[in-house]
Amino acid sequence: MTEDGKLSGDKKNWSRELENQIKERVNSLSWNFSPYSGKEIFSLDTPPPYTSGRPWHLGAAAQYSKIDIIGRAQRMLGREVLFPVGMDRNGIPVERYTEKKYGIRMRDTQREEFLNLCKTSLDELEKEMLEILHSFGYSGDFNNIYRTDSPEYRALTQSTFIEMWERGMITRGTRPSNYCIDCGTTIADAEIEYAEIDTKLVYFYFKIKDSDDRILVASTRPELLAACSAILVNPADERFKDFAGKTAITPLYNKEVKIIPHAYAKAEFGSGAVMICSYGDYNDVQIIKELKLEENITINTNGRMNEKAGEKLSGLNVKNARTEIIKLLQDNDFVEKIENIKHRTPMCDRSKTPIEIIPLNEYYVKVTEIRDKLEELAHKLEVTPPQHRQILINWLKVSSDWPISRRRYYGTEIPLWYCNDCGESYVPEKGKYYRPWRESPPKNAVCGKCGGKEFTGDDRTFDTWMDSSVSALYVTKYLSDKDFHGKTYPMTLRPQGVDIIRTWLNYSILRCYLLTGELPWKKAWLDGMGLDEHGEKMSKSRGNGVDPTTVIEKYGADAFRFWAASEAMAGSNFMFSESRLQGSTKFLTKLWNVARLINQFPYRGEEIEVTSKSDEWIINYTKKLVNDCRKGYEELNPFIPSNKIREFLWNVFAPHYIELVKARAYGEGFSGMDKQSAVYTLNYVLKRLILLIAPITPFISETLWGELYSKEPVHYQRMPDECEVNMEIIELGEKLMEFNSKVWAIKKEKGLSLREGLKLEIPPELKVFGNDLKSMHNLTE
RNA sequence: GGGCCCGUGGUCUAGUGGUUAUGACGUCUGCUUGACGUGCAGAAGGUCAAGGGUUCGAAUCCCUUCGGGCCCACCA
Repeated sequence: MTEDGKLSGDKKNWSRELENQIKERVNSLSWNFSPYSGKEIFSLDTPPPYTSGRPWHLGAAAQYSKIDIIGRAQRMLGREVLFPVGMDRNGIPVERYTEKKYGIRMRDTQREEFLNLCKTSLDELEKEMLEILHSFGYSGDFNNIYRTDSPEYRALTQSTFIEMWERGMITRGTRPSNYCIDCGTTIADAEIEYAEIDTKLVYFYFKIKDSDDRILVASTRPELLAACSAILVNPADERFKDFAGKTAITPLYNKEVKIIPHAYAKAEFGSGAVMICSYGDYNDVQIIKELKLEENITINTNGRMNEKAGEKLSGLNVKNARTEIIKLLQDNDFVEKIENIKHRTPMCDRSKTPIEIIPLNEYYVKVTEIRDKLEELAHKLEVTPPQHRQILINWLKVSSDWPISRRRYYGTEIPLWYCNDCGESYVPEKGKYYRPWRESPPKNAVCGKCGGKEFTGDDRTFDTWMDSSVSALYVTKYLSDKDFHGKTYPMTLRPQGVDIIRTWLNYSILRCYLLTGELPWKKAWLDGMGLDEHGEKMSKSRGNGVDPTTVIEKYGADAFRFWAASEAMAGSNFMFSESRLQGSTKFLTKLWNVARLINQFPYRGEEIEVTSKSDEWIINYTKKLVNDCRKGYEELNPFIPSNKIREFLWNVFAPHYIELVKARAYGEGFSGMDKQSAVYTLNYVLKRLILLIAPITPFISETLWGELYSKEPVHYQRMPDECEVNMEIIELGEKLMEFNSKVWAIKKEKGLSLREGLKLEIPPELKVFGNDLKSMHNLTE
């Protein structure tokens, strides 16, 4: 019981003020992880949030809340929990943020200076990010925050690259690459998204060499005409059978190209004849490779047409070049017609601009040759919910080698130098952080091929997924502590959203498998996405992202967390709704008031045998609740405990049991033994309720626990043990509740207040609850 | 075109073979009831997308259709 007999100043409801009073205490609890405690280890490879200035929307905060519930529950289930907090700080988003913030352009700024500005931005953004995490009571290990741009982390990224290099898992080559003009770098397939864009399909004629005939070609990329190396027609297409094998002359450029029969050309699309250019799309890449056609690149990496595109187009950007060439073709009577179509265009997911396919020399992780193995691993990994496994499998089936070099500044540097004499790569030793764009290679570096001693550093960085894909290795001290790593790897769980399956999940499996020969974790927990009130995916570009900070400030962290837990099954998409969030504040107030009542009847004694059937009933019901909640927590599904607890508290415990024993608890007309039994039982139930709900709503739980039961934090307690349940009495309890409803309905019908007396026979089977029932309804028989 | 998921009262959501289908929000009616009006009690509202099949019995299993979402492929 509280000192003055009143719960927190006798406030009638759980509020933001009460939450703020306890916040500091709960957030400052520490969790020291030791792999040597002897307890079963439960480790989480949680997503290091991207500190990029991308506002964190509510869906992300809800997801992290659920992850935190999983972590807290595992502690209370008696596991040794490794729950690291990381900050993902590399890559393009922060560079863009910095450019915007300071009104500068990365490539016009001195690299060192630009990096410093990025760092300043990151430190500010990280501070905000940490505040948000604290605002909803995230309980990861804030004493050991890891940052993917720290020298230690980057040393790991580089070391693992070197290791892969030495083992022949990296390849280098000039391949047609997804090139984002806006970002000025190659990007991976996984970083591409598609958009339906209005495009003109231009039908225009090529002359046939030594003939008056013409062949009609349809293209959405006429500006690539100078890069055209062939025209394909379907072998079965009657319209073109006379043209097959002949040579056509490109309009305007007057270049000779072969007309080749090939199944890729579909008679029903466009004019039936397609021009192959380097490179309009992925099909061009395939066809040019297959037919060994000439490559003729007309777009520079700055996004402008080069001199090969001809005088009229040279220097124009792609969009203007397209307009210009259409005009030229029209002026010279080559155009038959122009159709407006929707075209699915590959876009860079960072800059939202169309990508170009340009051959560039890049480094790749060899994926293609181990694809089958990856698929096997994907089947071996436990996935919850299991249906999401398919997203990974689908992606693995089509994924190809992963380009990992980026022509950017703020990222982990590629740790390579090149011999000035012969160009051979110089690979340094593992374990250190290297910055080849500004540092000389290690002393005494000698070219392994020609013996040269002069080197030039690579000035590129890695794809940021090269960093984040080894988070499981970093937090288990792969390089720094063999013993620790041995105890903690593979980790227990990778919790993340379905949106980054093809990147983070996929690349983590790939990288960790290549390095350790094992999956990085036993299980992956794949959560759905946050949707707005209309069921649309929240995103920055749609402008419908809800700011979690204002919501949490308004309703409180516990209400927010309870909402996140109870809104949808883990793995399903969840829709944000303010009214439903209000519903969870109501629930917390209900819990608060139940505790306020029970606080009047403190119980500090030993366990006792209860004297009443009502007490026996609710104790068994509580045991069943304990079992259900434990199961839900073990299944990593906060939806189950949150809803089970809400239903029990609101629909069983408060309206039926509490009403049943009120008189007995106040001690009117009952023996001291009976009173004690009621008081004991009320506390038995409440104590367990607080323990069960503590992972979900840490603040109200700690407040109640601290004021009612113990100064030792609830979060350091164990969950109640699983127990045997007497199901017979629970079934009898169902009849009891039905009877209560019946009495209430009769009184309502007769216009009686609930306290007024009523003459009614108690059914024989319910006679065991006799005295409680009589006092509850004021019954006379 | 291929794969996966989903379709339950106005809205959202449980329920994967067994009596009158769960809960929340909303709606309506009544209520100072020894904690809670952010409450209490009661009520209305569902052919469990449609059709067929399996079964003694189907929201639940199977098939078909329709509708929605996601992923992949194709898109000159």
